[in-house]
Parts: sequence; C-alpha cells; structure tokens
Amino acid sequence: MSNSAGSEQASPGTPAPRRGRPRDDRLEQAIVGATIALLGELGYDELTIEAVATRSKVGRPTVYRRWPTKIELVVDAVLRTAPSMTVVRSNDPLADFTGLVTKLVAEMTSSSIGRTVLALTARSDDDTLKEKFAEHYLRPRRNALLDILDDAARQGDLRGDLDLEVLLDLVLGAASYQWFTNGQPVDTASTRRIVTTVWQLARGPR
Amino acid sequence: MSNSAGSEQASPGTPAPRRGRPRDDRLEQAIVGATIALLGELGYDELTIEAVATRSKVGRPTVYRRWPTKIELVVDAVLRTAPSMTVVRSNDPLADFTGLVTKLVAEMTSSSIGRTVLALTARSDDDTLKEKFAEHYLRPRRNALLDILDDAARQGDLRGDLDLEVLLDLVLGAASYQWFTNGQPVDTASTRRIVTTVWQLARGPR
Amino acid sequence: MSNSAGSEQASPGTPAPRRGRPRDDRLEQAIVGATIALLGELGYDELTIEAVATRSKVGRPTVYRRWPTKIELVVDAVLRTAPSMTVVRSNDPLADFTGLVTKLVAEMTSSSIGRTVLALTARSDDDTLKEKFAEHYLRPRRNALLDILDDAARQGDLRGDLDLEVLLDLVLGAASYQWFTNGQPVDTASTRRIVTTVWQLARGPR
Amino acid sequence: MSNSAGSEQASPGTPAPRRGRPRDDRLEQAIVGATIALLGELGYDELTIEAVATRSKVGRPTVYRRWPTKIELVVDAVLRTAPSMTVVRSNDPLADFTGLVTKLVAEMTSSSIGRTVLALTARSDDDTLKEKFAEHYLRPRRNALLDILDDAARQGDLRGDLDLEVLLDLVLGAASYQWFTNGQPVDTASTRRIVTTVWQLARGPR
DNA sequence: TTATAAACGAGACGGTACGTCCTGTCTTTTA
DNA sequence: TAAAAGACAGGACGTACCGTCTCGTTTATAA
Repeated sequence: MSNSAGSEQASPGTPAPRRGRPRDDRLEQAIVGATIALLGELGYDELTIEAVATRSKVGRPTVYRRWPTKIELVVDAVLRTAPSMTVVRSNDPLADFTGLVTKLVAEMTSSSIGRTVLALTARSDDDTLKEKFAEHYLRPRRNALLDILDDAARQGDLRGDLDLEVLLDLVLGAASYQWFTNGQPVDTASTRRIVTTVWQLARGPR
Repeated sequence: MSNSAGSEQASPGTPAPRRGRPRDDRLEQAIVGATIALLGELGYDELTIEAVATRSKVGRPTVYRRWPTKIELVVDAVLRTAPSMTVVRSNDPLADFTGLVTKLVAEMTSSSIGRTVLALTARSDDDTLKEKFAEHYLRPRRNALLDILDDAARQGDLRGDLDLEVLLDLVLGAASYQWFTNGQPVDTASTRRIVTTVWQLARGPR
Repeated sequence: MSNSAGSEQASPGTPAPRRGRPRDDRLEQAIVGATIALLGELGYDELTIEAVATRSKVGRPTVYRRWPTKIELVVDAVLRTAPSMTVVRSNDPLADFTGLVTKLVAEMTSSSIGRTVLALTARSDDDTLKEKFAEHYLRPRRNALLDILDDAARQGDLRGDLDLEVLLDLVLGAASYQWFTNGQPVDTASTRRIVTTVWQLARGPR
Repeated sequence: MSNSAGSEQASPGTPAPRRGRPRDDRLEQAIVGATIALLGELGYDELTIEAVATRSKVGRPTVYRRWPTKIELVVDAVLRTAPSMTVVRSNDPLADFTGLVTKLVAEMTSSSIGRTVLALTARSDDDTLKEKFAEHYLRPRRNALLDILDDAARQGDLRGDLDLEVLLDLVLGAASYQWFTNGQPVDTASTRRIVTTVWQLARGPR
C-alpha cells in the first residue's frame, strides 16, 4: 500500500536483492510513531525533525535517509497511520452514507490528518506529494462514498438529474468548512444535520 | 479600520501629543508591502520576519515593535491588502449570487489570502486572531451573500423552508473543499457548477 | 596589541562611532580563555568550536561572528595569551642570550603555542595567518635575540665574519628540530648544550 | 619491513596457516596510494578516511581492518612511500655530507613527509607511533649523516672538540626551521648555504 | 567435495560537529 | 523616546564523517 522510502520503488515480484546492510524496519516504525505523537502534541508547525529523531531514539541522519523533508515524513506517517477504510453496506443507502460520512469527517477533523491536509495545501510546490496523498487517502474514501450515492440514485432515493460529484462535495465541504471556520472537530450531530439537509433537498421520487 | 500595534490605541480626536520620535508610517507600509510580496513568493511557511525586515529595509526590532508574531503580521498585512468588497445588485438574485461567489472564491483560493486562512486554521491557539480575521474579512462577505439569498427567498426563487446559513455553507464549503483537496485555485467553471447544483436543489416554486 | 576581529581594523585615533549594539568584550575574553584551556586539554585536533562555545557559555554564532575558522580563533587566542616578552640585559651577552633562548624555547615547545605553530605550519594555505603570527610572535622574539648577538659581535665576543641571522637560525632550528623529532618539550639542559656548541664555534678573539 | 595491521603479529617462520579468505595485497597498495595522493592534495587535516576508501575503490571497513586510525594509516603510507635511502660515499666528507643533506632536506620539506612529521608531533599521545616513525625513517637517515661526520672528524676535517650530534642538529634544524618559518620547501641553494656556514665554523685544522 | 572462515562491497546506524539561519530580546548610537 | 543597527543565547537546519555493525557474496584453506 505504501512503499516507504522516497526514491525507492517496490518492484513487487523481485525479492529485493539489495546490497549493503538493510534498513531496520523497526526504526521506520519508531520514527513514524514519534512523528504521529509529536504531530498531535505540537502540530505541524512546531514539529521538528530533531524532536522526531530524539523521541524515536534514532540519529538525525537516519530520519533524513528515509524522508528528505518534513512534509514528506509527515505525509508518509499520516498515510501509514490512517485507519484502514472498512465499508459496511446495507440496503439503506442513506444510513450507509450517513454512517460513513460521519466516521470520515470525524477522522479528518479531529486527528492529525486534517492538519496534514492543511499543511499540504498550504504548499504551492510539491504537487506529487499532494497527488500521493490524494491517491492513498482521499480518493479511496471519496470513491466509496460515490458508490453509495450511485446506488441511491439507481434505487430512486435521489433525484436523477444531479451531479453526484458535486453533491458529495457539498456534504464534505460543509463539514470541513465548519471545522475550518471554528477550528473545532466536527461532531456527529453536526455531520448528521448536514447530511440530513442535503438528503432532504436531493430526495428522489421514491 | 485597524490599529496595528499591540499596545497603542487610536484616540482619534487627540492629535497624539506623544513624546519622543514618532513612528514613521511609511515604515509600516513598507513592512506590509514586503510581507505581501514575500507571502506570494515563498508562502507562509518559508516567510521569515528576517526576510521581511531586509526587504523593507528596516531593522528587525522595528517589525517586532509593531507585530509581535509572524501570524499577526501576516493577518494584518492580508487584511490591509484585501480588495475591498463592492457588491453590485441587479434584480436577478441567481446572477448576483453566482457573480459574487465566483469573485470571492477566486480571491480566496488564488491569492495569499487563502494561504493565510490555512495558516490561521492550522493553529490551534490564537482564537482572537481567528476572530479578528473573521470580523474583518469573512463575516462581511458572508453577510453580503446572505443578503442576496434572503432577497431570493423573499422573491420566491428559493424554497421557503430552507436554512439559508446552511445553504451558504454548502456552497462555500464545497468550493473550499475542492480547493484544499486538489490544491488548485477553484476556477469559474467549478464554482458555477457548484452554484448551479445548489440552486437546482433549492429552487423555489417560481 | 591585537585587534580581534577578522575583518575589522583598529584605526586607533578614531573612537569607533559604530552603530548597533557593540560587541561584549567579556565574551571575547571568555571565548579566548576557553580556547586556551581546551587547547591544553585536548590539543588542536580535538578542539571543536562547539566545545569552545559551550565552555565559554556563549552561542556558537557568537564565536563564528568573531572568528570564521578554528585556526584563526586559535591563533588569536594564542597571541593574546602569549606571555609578554621581557628582556633583561646584563653586560654578559652569552648569559643574556642563553637565558632568553632557554626561556623562549621552553615556552615554545611546552605550551599550546608550539601546537599552534605546528597547526599553522601544517596548513599549506593561509599565508596571511602565518604572517600574522610571525609579526606578532616570532619576529619580536627573533629581533630581541638578534640584538643580543649584535652586541656580542660588537664587543668582540663573536667572530666578526658571521651572518648573525644564520647563526640564530642554527640555534633556534636545532632546538625546534629536537622538539619535533622526539616530540618532547626541549629542556634547559638541551638548550644549553645547543647554545654552548654554537657559541664555541662562533667565539670571537676575545 | 612493516607488518601493517594493528593486532596481527609477524611470526616470521610460520607461513600463516590462517583460514578464510586472505587479505588482498593489492587493496593495501591501493589504499596507501590513495592516502599519499590525498595527503598531497588536501593535507593531513582535510584528509578523511572516507575519501581514502572512495578513491581506492574500497569499502570503509576494509581500511579500518588494516589501520585503526587515520594517523596510523598516514604514517604507514608515508613510510612505505618514502624513497629508500641510498648513500654514496667518496673520500670527500664535505661533498658527501652536503649531497645527502640536500637530498634529505628536500625530501622532507617538499613532500607529504614533512606534513606527517608535523601531524605526529602535534599529537601528545601516540609515543609508539612516533617511535615507529623515528625507527623507520628518522634514525637511519640521521645515522648515515652521523657516519659521514664521524669520518670527517677522524680525518681532521672537523675540529675534534665538537658534539657531532648537536652539530648535525644545527644543520638539520636550521633547514627545517626555514621551512617551518616561511612554509616553503627548502631549496638546494639554501641548504648549501647552511651547510657551508656550519662547515666553515666547524672546520678542523687540516 | 564440501564446510568453514575470513575478506570484501555496500551501506545502515548512533553520534558528533559542522557552519548557517532564524528567533525574539538586548543594548548601543542617532534623530 | 523611538528608530536603526547589530550583538546575543538558543535552537534547528541539512550535511559530512566518524567508527561500528550487518548483510550478501567471494575466495581461500581444512575436513
């Protein structure tokens, strides 16, 4: 799902005939763990690579060997730590949608994940990094939600004339906009209110 | 509109009989100008007060004397530089709304303003600063948009049972979500797509 | 006797109308003191600027602000610390000469001074630094010794046909040669043996 | 002539019944060659073992396996590279002496050898290393010169009351002192002047 | 022949120091 | 009394080597 090092590539079939002393995977984990912990304690701005190295009991060059910049380290750490997405489907699209949105919005606005997205957005350069994050985090979640909306439309729970992509943006946007605007994690009640409002507007003939 | 310094007060009537050498207003302008320029060139993270002082040909303490922190300097600079909001109204609320939203979204997601909002949001502390920004930037714009929606509702262009605040959140949220999801300024077409969809959902009987 | 900083010049008459906060002379002394102490404890090779800064309770940039390189710091420290040269003359040139040579050779081969000379010599570049050391340390001492030899020659204690410069080279050279050949400080006995031999060769008619 | 490695012992009779892959002698040569080359290019201080390994296309541990420290590597390299000493004798001791001194002084003050002597002297510890260098380099040369002086004294070319050791120190010392003082290799003319002066002073009755 | 054992390249590792940059505060002289 | 200039302690930056340590591989002798 994520090959660690910046420049290396997976080449899945090959059993990696690398030369030299192999990197110690436990260090990787320790660094990522320390990064996540410090992100939570200090936030992105205050996080320093020095502190990460100290916390994970690793030499500073050992961090730089794997991640050349702070943002790459943080993105990687967040991606590895993000809870895996498990979608449970019933035959009630509204319930499914509400449940998944609630979970994802909470995840996004409470943990370090949201902070990381902001830090990423704030960077003008680094489009590849943004793409990496989108590919491994945003898109899979978005697609899962779109699938649900798609089913709902097919079942007639939603009007047929809607741009579902935009509809999804409305929901996710409203939630993140609240977070964004008042700085607090968006709780279940707020999310539910948003979803309900949108669903009510977009309700189909059935 | 904004009395810059931390401890100073305006005392508008008094012609300021203060002792000692008076502050040079041109320095203030130079600093603000340099800040805006460097924000554009480097982004918030890479911006340093040192660079601002150098660029504006001012000693570093002269900057600190007026703005104690980077974020306060940046917020102030952005507020002073933000284009003033001119609302032109016709008797077609949809057109008015679309036009103003498009303008504001573009302004927000392309210039240094957006960067500053992100930097502000990324900070957990500093609520007073967020409030300052909200008061001087966000709320006026939001209110202008709400006025338009209000008129539309009164004219019957919108369903009568809507929470207009939430409706506005949907639009602005979707736009900002697109922005910080793919990292690009939100163009006119995207904005129009969002507004159209919402309008379609909220369309009144007329 | 020596104005510290690399690029500054004394301009003795002017009372230095420099702007900005002046450098704190006590820091200069502390740094020099720490340098001398560490030179004695560790030797030139093991000496680090970091340790100097720590020992003298000063930030590292404060050291670099004054001395851009280790060798310049060390040379300056040694020059400031070198015992001032006090020449006592009697009317027995041989005794005077022996006494002064013994003192200087001991000083040179036992303390940190010698180490510094070696470090300097070992550098192929930095001729200006060598010249600085020669001007402020070597030449004054050499001239004092030449004065004594000159008197001796005038009094007839030395043969009249001698190149006194070469004669002095012989003495100083032999001493330093012993020093860096067997690595030990040259003791009084050895120095006396050298001086005696040379004097015996160069003895005048009287 | 020199068993390189730190912990190994010669045990000359035994043909080394070691198991495992034997060390590759060509690597030793490559390392020594790279060391000498880099000594010339960079000087002792700037020389790094890393650079030696890279230049000689060898892994760093391969260097450390043979020489535990930089100074030992350098001393060994210099000793192996020093031109072998060939003494040609005539029945003119002055000419023989002048010739040999000139050769040795040039060798000492122009190549990396002098630098190494200085680096060695600069170290307070490592007496065994100093002794090793003295035994394999300095003493043989010194003895050869002493032999010549001895013959000269016996033939009456030198005064009989002289301490020949000191006399030799005078010559070698004066030469190295010049090198030491102005940082340039001592050329033939300078050496000749020194020898001539000393010889003139020490000339015997014949 | 087949172990066994050391040498070898490559490179990871914890560390230390480098020299630079920036922070936010302070101390001067100048206006 | 503020401005300007710049010193200051402190701390993080990203890099270079240090000397040690695993690896996988090669190359010799010993069983």
